[in-house]
Amino acid sequence: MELDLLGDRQRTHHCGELRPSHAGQKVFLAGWVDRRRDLGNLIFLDLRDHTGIVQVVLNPAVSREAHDQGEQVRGEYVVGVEGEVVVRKNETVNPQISTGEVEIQATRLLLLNEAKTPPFPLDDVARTSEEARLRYRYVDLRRARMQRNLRLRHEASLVVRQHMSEHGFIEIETPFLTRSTPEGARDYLVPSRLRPGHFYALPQSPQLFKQLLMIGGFNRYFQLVRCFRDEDLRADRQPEFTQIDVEMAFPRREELFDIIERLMEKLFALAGVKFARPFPRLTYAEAMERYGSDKPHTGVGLEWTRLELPESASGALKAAPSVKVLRAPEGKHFSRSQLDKLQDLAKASGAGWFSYVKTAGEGFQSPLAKTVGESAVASLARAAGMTAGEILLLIGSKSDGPSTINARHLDEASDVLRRELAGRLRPTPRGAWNFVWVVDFPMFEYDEKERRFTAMHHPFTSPREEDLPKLETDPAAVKARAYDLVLNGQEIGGGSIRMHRRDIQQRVFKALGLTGEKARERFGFFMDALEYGAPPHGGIALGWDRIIALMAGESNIREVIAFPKTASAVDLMCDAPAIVDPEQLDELGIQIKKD
RNA sequence: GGGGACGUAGUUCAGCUGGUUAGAACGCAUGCCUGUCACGCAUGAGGUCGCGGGUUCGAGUCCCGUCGUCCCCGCCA
Repeated sequence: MELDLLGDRQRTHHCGELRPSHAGQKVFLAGWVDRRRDLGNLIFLDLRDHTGIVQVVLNPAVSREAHDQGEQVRGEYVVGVEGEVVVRKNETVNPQISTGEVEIQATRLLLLNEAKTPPFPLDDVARTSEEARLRYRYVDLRRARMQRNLRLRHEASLVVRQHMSEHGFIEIETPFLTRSTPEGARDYLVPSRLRPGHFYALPQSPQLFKQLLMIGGFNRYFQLVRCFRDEDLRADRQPEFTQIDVEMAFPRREELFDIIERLMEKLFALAGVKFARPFPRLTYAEAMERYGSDKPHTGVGLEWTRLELPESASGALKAAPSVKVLRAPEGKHFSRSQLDKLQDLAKASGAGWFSYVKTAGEGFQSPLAKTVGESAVASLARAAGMTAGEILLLIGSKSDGPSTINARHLDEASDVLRRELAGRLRPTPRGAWNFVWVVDFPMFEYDEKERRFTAMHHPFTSPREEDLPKLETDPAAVKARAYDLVLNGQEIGGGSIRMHRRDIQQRVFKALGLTGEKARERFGFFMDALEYGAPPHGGIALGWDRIIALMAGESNIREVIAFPKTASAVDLMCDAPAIVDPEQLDELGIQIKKD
């Protein structure tokens, strides 16, 4: 097929912008053939570009040559169209597209490139396997959904830069080739050619650099930055992902929260979403007690409360006197088998026992009645404040074993049950945007496998000042000045006020089991920096891909990333990772182990 | 590392209890068609049933292994 050259021609308009007001204008358009309708002596082309679709008419009475060219054209061919904008007759208007009142009478059709038949349909309704979409991502990106999502992402990044700049934050780039640090996620490593046997690590986040920028006197920093973590993937986790990284000197937590809340307000306005500020605050302890989760979907309702069992009941049930109870509506819809399933879920996630009370007419019905009697059940139901039609779920912890672990399992069970109920009773409310700040996280959690404390947030998070004395005596009780931002049950950001004093940083390292020597080896440069006038500072990092996905109504962050990887961290399009030439390995002094 | 789902035409899928030549829709090709817009009509091409092994007279179907994709747990400060 003979192709035409674009030459010096320039588009006069884009497809999606043509309106009756353009009638009579001579235009030159270019784009892809979305569809061809060949009626024999009359051919219609739907011409598509990034702005939309416009209908082109190839009429031999207007141009025999253009019509002849049109016969060769197929879907996804790249063409240029010279012609005139004409208003369509009333009966031929297409109200489904924005340009439906006009069409282009083509005087010339340039064939700029041919195209193989696409590997899958490009219309937005057709479902296609993600595997095919990722393999031919460059084709998939032409689809309206990806065009829409990536444009939204661009608009959102403009909002971020504008907003942060208005609040005195400046964007500074930090290195991608840096050094591996212990703690946290597995690093992606990059071998050094100039120092064989040595490796750079790609940053899990620019944590230390942004703190060093504060020490460097920049006052306020932000960055839309790529981060890398070599861990197993999920729908909301990619091996490389983007954060809005934020840090400020002399921070007041409430000011930071306000800046971020206003940012969220502006961002979600792009998606036409409004919500109230300030966002509610919830301590970690409260969140665990009421929802069993440190990232609760607060919009669902369904909160757990504590109920003290009457002494007689506690004895008869051989249960802890304090149980968690949850009142759910529409109790009559819970069949015996569904309740059995809830019981299985509760037990599987570590609850010691599970029971329920249903309302039945004036009274109550419960398997507990057999053990403790009708009247005890009734008083229990009244104590929980049950009203007609509700069902009351009760869970208690195991009575043997370490009580802290049992308590954690009970929280876990309350989270699992609550999410199960939410899924059944109140599928995520549409149009509800439930932001919540979760604050006062524990500083450390105990790692059973490694038999030591690890930082719950990260090892640069400052403990609350009043907890400093407990660093050595009772690490488990130390609360951190850390916070998470949660939206509809998803963690979309987290941060903390950092340590700016070397002495405290050293005590925290010690609590983490990092000996002086090891700390010096890994973090020596940073410990030194703390000694040269480090100001109080703190910040936050927000999960950019997750935020865009929520704004775009996508449940998978791959839908808002141009070239994402699969769940096994493979790029299906370019087939990465891949084997490299032996010479390349040789230069790096690397030998692959055979097993 | 563990669990679950899936893998059949270019795409999305059907294919029952193992049985003759593996189907549908869309797409694609060819022809006809001057007002279509998911154009229509007619004809046609298109299959390593992911891959390897096994059971069987016979495997898309059953078994074992393996690869790939998706979801979840562990993991991800």
